[in-house]
Amino acid sequence: MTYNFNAIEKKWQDYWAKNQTFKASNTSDKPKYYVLDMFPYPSGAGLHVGHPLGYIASDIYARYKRHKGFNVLHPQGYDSFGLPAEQYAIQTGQHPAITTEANIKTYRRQLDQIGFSFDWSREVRTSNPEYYKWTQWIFIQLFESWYNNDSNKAEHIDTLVEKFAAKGNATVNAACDENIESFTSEDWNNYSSEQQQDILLKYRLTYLAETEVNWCPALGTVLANDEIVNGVSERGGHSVVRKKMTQWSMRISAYAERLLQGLDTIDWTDALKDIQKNWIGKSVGASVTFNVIPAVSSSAVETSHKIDVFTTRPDTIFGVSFMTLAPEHELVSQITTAEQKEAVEAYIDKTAKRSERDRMADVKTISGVFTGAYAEHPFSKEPIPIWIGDYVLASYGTGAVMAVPCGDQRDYDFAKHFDIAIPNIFEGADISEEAYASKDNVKITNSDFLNGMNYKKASKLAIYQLEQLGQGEGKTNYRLRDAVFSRQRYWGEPFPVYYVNGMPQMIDKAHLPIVLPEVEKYLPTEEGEPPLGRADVWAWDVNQSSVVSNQLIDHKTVFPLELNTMPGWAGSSWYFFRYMEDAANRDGVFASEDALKYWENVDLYIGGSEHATGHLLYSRFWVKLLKDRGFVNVEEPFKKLINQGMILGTSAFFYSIKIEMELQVIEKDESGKIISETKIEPVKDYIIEFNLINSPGNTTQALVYKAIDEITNNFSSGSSDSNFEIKLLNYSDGLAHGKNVDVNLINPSTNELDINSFISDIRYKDYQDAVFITNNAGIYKVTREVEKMSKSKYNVVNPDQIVEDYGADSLRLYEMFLGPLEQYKPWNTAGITGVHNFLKKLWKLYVGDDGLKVNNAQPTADNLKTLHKTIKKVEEDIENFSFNTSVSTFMIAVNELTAQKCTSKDILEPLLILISPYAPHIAEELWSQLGNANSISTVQFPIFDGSHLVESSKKYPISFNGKMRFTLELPMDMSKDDIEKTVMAHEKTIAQLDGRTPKKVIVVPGKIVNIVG
RNA sequence: GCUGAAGUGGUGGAAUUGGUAGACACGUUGGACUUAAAAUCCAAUGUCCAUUAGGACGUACGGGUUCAAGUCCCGUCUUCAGUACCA
Repeated sequence: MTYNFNAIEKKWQDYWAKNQTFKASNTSDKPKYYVLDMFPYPSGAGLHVGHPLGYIASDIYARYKRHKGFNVLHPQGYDSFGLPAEQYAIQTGQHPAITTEANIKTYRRQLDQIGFSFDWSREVRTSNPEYYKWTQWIFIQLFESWYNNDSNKAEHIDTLVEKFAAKGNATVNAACDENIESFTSEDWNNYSSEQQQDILLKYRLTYLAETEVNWCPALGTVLANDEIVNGVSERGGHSVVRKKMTQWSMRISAYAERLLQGLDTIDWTDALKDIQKNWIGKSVGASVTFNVIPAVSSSAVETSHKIDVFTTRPDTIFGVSFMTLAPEHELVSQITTAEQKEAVEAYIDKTAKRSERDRMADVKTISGVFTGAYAEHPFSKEPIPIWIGDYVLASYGTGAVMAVPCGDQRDYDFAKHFDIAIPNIFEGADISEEAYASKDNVKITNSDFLNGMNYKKASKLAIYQLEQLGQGEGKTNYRLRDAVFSRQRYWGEPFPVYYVNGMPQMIDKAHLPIVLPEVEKYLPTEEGEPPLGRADVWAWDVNQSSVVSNQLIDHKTVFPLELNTMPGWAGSSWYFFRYMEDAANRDGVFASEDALKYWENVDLYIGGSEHATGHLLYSRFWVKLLKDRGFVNVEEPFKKLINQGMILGTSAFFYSIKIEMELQVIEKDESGKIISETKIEPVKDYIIEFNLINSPGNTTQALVYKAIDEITNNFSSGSSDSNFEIKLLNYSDGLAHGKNVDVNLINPSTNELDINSFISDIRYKDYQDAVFITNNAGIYKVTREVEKMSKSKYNVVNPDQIVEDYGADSLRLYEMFLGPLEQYKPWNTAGITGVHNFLKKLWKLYVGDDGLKVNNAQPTADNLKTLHKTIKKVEEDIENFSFNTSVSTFMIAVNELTAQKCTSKDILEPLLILISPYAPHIAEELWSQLGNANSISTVQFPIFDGSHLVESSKKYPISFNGKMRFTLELPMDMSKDDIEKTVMAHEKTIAQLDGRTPKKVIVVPGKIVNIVG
């Protein structure tokens, strides 16, 4: 009986599906364990071998936990709203729902054939109305919440309205828009409904605001900061411009501190926590108010202006020698003097024209202009010139800085460039070349009451004194910006929002979901409205509580609906809760209280680190909101998180040289008389091995002559009576260009290109007539380079073929065997035979030519030793997510047991349990062949017994000056002195010492002997 | 620039607290079986010197600590990732 993996794998996949082996229960005596993968976006290309890496790891862990007696929830679903389906819809007119459905089918087939232990009964799809009903519901909760900084949590908006009605907004300490006018309770109660709604919007956790957004004209949508890479869109690489638009925003900044603090409570990698910490960007300092000195020449109506700045170095307040405002700062136009007006306006004009990207790319050019105005130093009362400069960002802090050139390099450079004074306030610091930016080991000087103090003391005192003056206070700033939540796309969640007099109104929960309307085209409208602007039935009738035709809009009972849709991260910010509820009980709730209480949060989450500042941050934000509002019990969604590394493709390149020539063909008869002269312009392609480029005989010139020879031959062989002479008039450079070639045309172990397949491949038809310049053996070897796996690079390896050729168990083992889970590593199919051979060896350990070999033989000491050392190592490895090393351990165990000719059931049965999380199909099959009626999946994990590993002797490495020379087997219980005596008396020791007397002999019992001297 | 991670044979990668560097696998070479191929099995395989015995070198580079360093410390270089005038 041979190892027929295809049949075995099919059999057990069917068995698991039929018996619902991996269906999780919401009631169990066992402890719970929730293992989650980042759910995939079902793209049209299907899975490639990189996708399952994390799924295999989490599956191993989930299966291991079942063996360890846990009630495991291990679900899977689809993040099925998204751009590619919509782009495809724009191109083909195909409804994205249809494309998505088809793609999901492919994904499901591919996932099923790898043998994952998913509980598919709990599948979710974010584009399913039954699902996005609750995404809309959560949006409403955000709308109906405000963040109370006093209680440090989100509360229902009603508690805010109560406060306003009772005391106005003076005592309210909330996360809200800047510059909200203060009002009394009387004011509030006298406001119109619209005025009240307008004010409340400034406090809600999701709000409409005119924001400057990243507009991508090519995609026709707004992009979040994390969807932009190097100034262009992450998807497609289109350019992005700044544009003002009214958009829904999420007040994530309200949670900045809790998002930061929460990181200490979760088990994530430091790398990932650092990314989030940097993104949140907390800086502690002070806000300082500078009064602008009224210009002498100004008229009597001159009002007194104040400039607020944020600084992390209040201790350096006496080092201020100028101030800089962002060119966009609102005060600029008001304080600029008449003399400077022209220069200032010209500068603002110039910077506005520079795109954000230019400004980012070009950080070295120092530019700015003096406004003519001066501010008064809060303590010294000295006048400080006010400049504008584009190194100050309008979007951070207050858009203004107090410049301390001696302590900040940018201020220093600016001061040097414009010849502004650089007063030194650091005792003993040398600031002749650069600013002294360190806070440590320096005392403040030339600073009045701060003299002699260090950073900490001086900062504290400066803040205290500013407070006394009413010109400042301690303040903390965060880099984290509120998240824009509107997308001008079709294939996303519609907002449950309609507009009355321009004010947004929420549709009652009872009428959700608001289902995506049909449109005839998926493009923005001619007026530039989002695609939903094309829908005919997209208005809200408040009497009927239903979506009705746009023609009925009368702004009395029928109102227009929101045209934007939600971004990709909406649906993924809470899906982990949806899995907790049985599909059968999902109707009335996003997840029942019992389910939420039982499963709490995700114990282990595996996914890519590229989601660090997107999905992983937004999910934490939404969970905190849901917790504050009492809908869930946990503060954090993902207790432990592991980032799997990417599997990279090994691209293959061929190099071609295109030579364009101008030739003069001179035909002569036998007497040498010229018959004809023609000019021809042949083009010749050479495909040349990389290391042969420009080698002797293959320079451009040599190739040209080669081509001419060939052409001459062609002419000559065509006619017997004429002679041809070919004159070279001109030729092109002939630079070698590397091009991707499909890796499927390459022999993976030799890198040899299959030339026949290549020239007959339609994709390479341009090279049909190309000449191959190969090595001596006539073999063309491609150049290989490791890159991200992608369709456009022709380096994608599809798991289907591997599963067919080697089986899912081989694929699972090989992906793990490739290296540490977190590491980025190239895929190379060549090595898969190794793990496949291992499975065949494993099979042969149990099944011989005549059937099952396993019997009830008494295990030998060696058998037990092999088994128990394997149990120990594998258990440690799984706990440490070191899956690659356990694959090696299995190989060693099988090699040893084969050598020991082990047939004992007492050994081979537990071994199957160890292997089953990794290679579940073969394990199930052999398990059943051993006579077990039930699935192996919940059998108890073997228990390690250290007594089998106790050794009576140890092979000691004997080192001389730290270099191992030979080994010596000695009893474990031998004393230190006896070891030394035995070793010193040994003939090899005497030979090594060659008469010398050792200075010292180090004996570490059970470890090593080292002889020095 | 800043922050983080990583550099080990021809290749992927092993190496508990410092204690036999290169486990396991791929590849390569040789051999067995076979008419042949595939499959399978056996052996060798870090580099260099040496007929052997054996020896020298060796974990990016340069130092250091130690009886002993891939592992700890200092400095340098390279690669990858994140971030980008954050006051």
